[in-house]
Formats: sequence, C-alpha cells, structure tokens
Amino acid sequence: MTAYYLTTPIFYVNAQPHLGHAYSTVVADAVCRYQRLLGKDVRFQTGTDEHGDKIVHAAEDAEVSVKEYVDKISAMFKAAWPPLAIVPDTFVRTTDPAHMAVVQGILQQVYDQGDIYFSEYTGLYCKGCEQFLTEKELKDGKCPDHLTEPAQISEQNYFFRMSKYQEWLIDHISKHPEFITPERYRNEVLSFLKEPLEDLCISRPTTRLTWGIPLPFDNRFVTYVWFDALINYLSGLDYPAGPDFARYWPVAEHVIAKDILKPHAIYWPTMLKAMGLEPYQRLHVHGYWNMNETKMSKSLGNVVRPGELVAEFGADSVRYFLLREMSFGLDAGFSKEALMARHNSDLTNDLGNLFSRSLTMVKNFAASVVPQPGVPSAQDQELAEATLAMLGQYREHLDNFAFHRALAAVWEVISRANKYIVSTQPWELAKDPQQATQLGTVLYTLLETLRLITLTLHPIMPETAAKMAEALGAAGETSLNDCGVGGRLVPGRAITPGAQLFPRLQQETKDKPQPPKNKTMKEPASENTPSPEPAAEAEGLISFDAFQNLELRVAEIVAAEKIAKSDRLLKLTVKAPEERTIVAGIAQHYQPEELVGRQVIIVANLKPAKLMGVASHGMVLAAKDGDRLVLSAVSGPVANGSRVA
RNA sequence: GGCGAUGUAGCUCAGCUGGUUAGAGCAUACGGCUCAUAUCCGUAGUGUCCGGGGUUCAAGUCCCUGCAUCGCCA
Repeated sequence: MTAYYLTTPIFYVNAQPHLGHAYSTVVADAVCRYQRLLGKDVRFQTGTDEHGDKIVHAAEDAEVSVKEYVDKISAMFKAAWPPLAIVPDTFVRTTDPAHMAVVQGILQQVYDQGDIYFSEYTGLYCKGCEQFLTEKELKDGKCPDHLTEPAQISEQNYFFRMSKYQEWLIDHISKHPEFITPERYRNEVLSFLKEPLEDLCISRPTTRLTWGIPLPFDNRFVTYVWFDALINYLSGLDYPAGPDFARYWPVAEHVIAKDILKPHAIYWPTMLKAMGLEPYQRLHVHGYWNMNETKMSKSLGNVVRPGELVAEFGADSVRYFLLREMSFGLDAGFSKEALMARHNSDLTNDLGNLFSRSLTMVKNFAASVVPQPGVPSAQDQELAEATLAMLGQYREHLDNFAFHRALAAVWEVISRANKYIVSTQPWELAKDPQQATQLGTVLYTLLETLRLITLTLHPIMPETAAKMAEALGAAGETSLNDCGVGGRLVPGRAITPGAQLFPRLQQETKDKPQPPKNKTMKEPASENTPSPEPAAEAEGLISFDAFQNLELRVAEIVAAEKIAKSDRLLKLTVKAPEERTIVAGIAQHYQPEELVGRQVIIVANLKPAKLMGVASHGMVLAAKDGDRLVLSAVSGPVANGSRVA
C-alpha cells in the first residue's frame, strides 16, 4: 500500500486555538481522508510547540508554572480537533522527552560534522523584555512595552551554517516545481534566495532562557525555536531508527500558513540536507482568514473560536465553508454571515434538498428500492457523464490542494442534477404506468449521481457523507478507485431516507416573508381552536403570534440619496444583511450624507411598495415627537440583519 | 526602508501561455414547477477589470510608475 504523510504545523501554545489553526488542520484532515479514499496508508500529524521565552512570559502572566501552562494549552489544542471531525494519528509535543532526545541527537550530529559553530550575535536588547527586539518592533526607537531604548549588545551564540546549503537549495527548488505550492510562494522563496543567506542563530544562553532543550555539546545554552520545532516532523516518526520514519518520511508533505514560509522553505530543507536526509516532498502554503478587514490575531479582540462555530453550525458545515470559501494560498474573508449563507444556500438548498427530493421520489415512486434502469436517454447519459467527468476534476484539484475548485466541480453536478429533475419531471412519469421504465431510469440515474457525490464528500464532510451513504445503502463503500465508476449501483437495493441533512439556520435567513416554522405553528391553532385574537384586539392588544409576524431587523445604511421631485423622500440602500432599497420619508429631517454608516431598525417583511416610482422593500422605524423625527437605533454596534425582538 | 503578494459586478471570488460582446455563486427583480428542507428551474440587469503612462493589429492578462491592503525581513 502506498504511504502518505501529512503534517500541520505544531502550534505555539502562547494562545488558544483560533480559526487559523483550525483551517490548517481541517485542510490536512480533509487531504488525509482523501488519500485514504484513494487507498493509501496515511499518517496525519499535528502537535504543539512549547518552548521559548514567550511561553515563559505567558505562564508568568497566568501565574502558573510553565509546565502547568503548556500542559493546559496543549490539551486545549488536542481537544479542539475531535469536534471538527479531525482525527490526527500523532500529536507531538516539543516537551515530550522523546522529541527532546531526537533534537539533541540531531544537534550533536550536525555539530560534530561542523555545521554548527560558535560566534557572536549583535542586536538591540531590551532589559525589561529580556530579549532582543527587531527594529520593526520598536516604537520611536524604544521598546513598546517598557518605553526604554534598547541597548546594542553582543551575545555569544551557536549558529547553523545555513549559507553552505544555499546553492543546493536553489537548485533543488528549481528542479522540483512541486516542492513549494502554490507557485507564488515558490517564486517568493526563489527571489529571497537571490540574496546571500545568513547563518541561523539556533541558541539562547541559559542566563536568559532556560525553558528549552539544552545543547548536548554546551549546557550553558538551550536551542532556540526552529531547531526544536521543525524537528517534530521527524520525531513524530521515531527518527532515526523507527520503522515509521523509513515508511513515511520519503512521502512527507507539510501544510503551513504563509507566515512561516521561510522557516519551512529555507531553514528546514537546509537542516535536512545537513542531517543527510532527503527533503520533504511538498510544502503547501495557505493564506489568512481576515475578519472584517483586519487580520485575525490573538492580540485583537476579534478571535473566532472554532468550538463556538462548531456548536452553532456543526462540524461539517464549518469544514465545508473553510474549504470552499478560501482559494488555497490566498487570503479570504471570514464572517458568520458568509458561513450562514454557504450553509443555507450550498448545503441546505442545493445539496440537502436534492438529496431529500430524490430519496422521497424513490420512496414514493419506486417503493424505496433502487429501480431497474432502462435504456438511458440523451439527458440521462449527459448527467451520468458529467458526474464521471467531475470525479476526474475533483481528483485533480484535490491532488493540488485546490479545494475550492474541487468543491465547485461537485456543486456543478449538484446543480445539474437539480435541473435534470425539473426537465425529466419524474412526478409526471409516475402518473403514467407506460412510462415506468423511463421513470426507473431517471431515478436510477439520480441515485447513481448521489452515490458518486457522496463519495466525493467523505473527505470534506465526513458525518454528512456517512449519513448519505447510509441512506443510499452504500455505507461500506469508501474506495474512490473501486466505487468511483459509473453504473455500480445495484438495482433492488433498499433506500432508506434519513433525517434532514442540513437544518436551515434561521436566525439570519429572514429574507423570505415568513419562516416555515411560524406557519406550521400557527396552522393547528387556527384549525382546531377559535383564534383568541379578536377579543384581544378589541382591547388594543395583539397576540404574541401577531408580534412575531412583524420582522424587525437591524440594518446599516450604506447609501442615501434624495429622490427627485420629492421633498420628503430619501432612497436608502441598507444592509440587513442583504442589500435592499428602502424609501423613507425623512428628507426634511436628515441629510443623505449624515445617514451613511448608521444602524437603524427596519421592518423587514413589509410588502414592497412603490413610492414616487422607487420600489421600497421595508420601512425604517423612527420616533415622531411633534415636528421632530428621530431615527431608531441600537445602543451598540451589532451584526447587520440582527433580529429585533 | 528592502523583498514579495493582492486590488475584477452590491458581496465573495474565477479568469492558464495577451485575441471574438469580461465570467460564476450569493444578493436583488420578474416568471414557472410541486418530487423536495417555502426548496428547485428559467429570465433580467449593473462592471473607468485600483489610478496614470507605455509595448502591441490586439491587454484584466506584458512593461514602467503611483495609490491602497497584506505578508516576510532570520
């Protein structure tokens, strides 16, 4: 069996897991599941990076011992993955004795062969921070934390002779176009390598830092950062003697975010070369998730906790969103609205509904078994062929980590299948016994399409794919090579429709005049019992139901202009969160330019009306106080579209 | 400051080696169907392809330059 080895970075434990960590790890998990689908023997590794002065300081701030601190945060990372349906095979901690021993062995080896030497390092040192600062970190030439000028001091340290391997590295990258992907990062590395490489400082004196791995050849120093962290990719395989190392290292691939490109694309291959090892096969570099235009980081308050998202949307929905929304390699924007939109439109409407309507028809028109197909018509064949073509694209894109493209290809087929149902009209065929064969062919083609779609979804949405496979009676079929061919579905097999795959998320999908929930709640009441409303209305009171019918939402005004020929009306463009036009009679009280950016409360489900020729979709609430008119507002910023109740 | 990336419809983005009227999804409007989770299908718009120069018969796509955003600088 062919082997496959994929790692995420090991995450630094100075902060809790956030969306960026989750993304790297979801990507790796999805690829590993895909490789398993291809029948490979897969090893999937992640872990935590636990040494260094930042962690010592974080522990001090938390008033716990460093050991307690790293144990706690590392455990949080470990616990973060199962809820996202992420299942690593190994979880390496750099404080594991086994890892530390491997690091020391490598240091000694490289030292013995002369690629580590003792020298002097000069830099700007802040006594308050007890560390060197780069010029970028300085504010007006001073340490931003202590507001003191750092001193120019020299320190003796050990250096890795990285420059020695520069030419080799340039040559290797040039000869292996796949070594660093996407290509933009490969170019970035090559252009960086045009400048002479300096040697890498790999130690810190124990007078400054003791929380690290002691250098085996000089116990006055601990090793610093990369010679510790990067080696996890080997120590997790029991380098040097373990059988896992021999098996998996030759097929090693890494997933990283772009901020650690240089260590992985330059330090790590040269380190490996110095150790006499082959470099990894491929390095896959992804971008950042931006939260409303600012980079996500723990220092800002806009951290999204993966666990919260899973609780709100479900693991599969979050995984799908992360893989579908970001073009691998580029940055992407994250918002709950976007996640909600993907969930409702791609998952609930397109996939979930296709699945539901297809299985219901099989249940109603074919007694819940896979029907015997007849001779396929041109339309039937077209769908079947498009599905098989999709499988090819899907594989090609996933091989290249182009998740968004792979998923676009799958959803193209989902869309085709929905069109296919409309044009074949199985419910009409079902009315005419003479067309039973044709009906059978249509339903068979649909089930076959769904079976293949299900196969492609296993790596992306494991829980959903399992449910779908179960309903299709294909639970055990998880080999893309064996099952990823057409016509494999056996007529007569039982089909068992299950529960809804993706419940619609209601909170921010109030675009439609009425959510179905209200309707079903109200209907029994109006049928079975006399409505209490008339009596209440007589006293000027309305029922709660009546209030619920009113859909109030917070909307942000993004544009405002006067309507010609009207001195009272303004045409407003608002985000609620979808964009809509509302005409408001407030021109005598507000200037258009002072409205932009304001959040107001609107009635979102008002019947559209034309005012002075402009269609208005909703109404802006305002208080009337004699001649004054004051717009409604919320007392603090909230997400556009938030329900007011 | 140096190196690099990004800037395309209201939103999120796709556009490989330059070549017919610049695309998709979402959102919006209108119409149709009823198998389905009020879902699905069809139709309809809108773009100084960041600005300014240039190369070319032809540039979103190449070159120069400016602006904005982001990353890296061991």
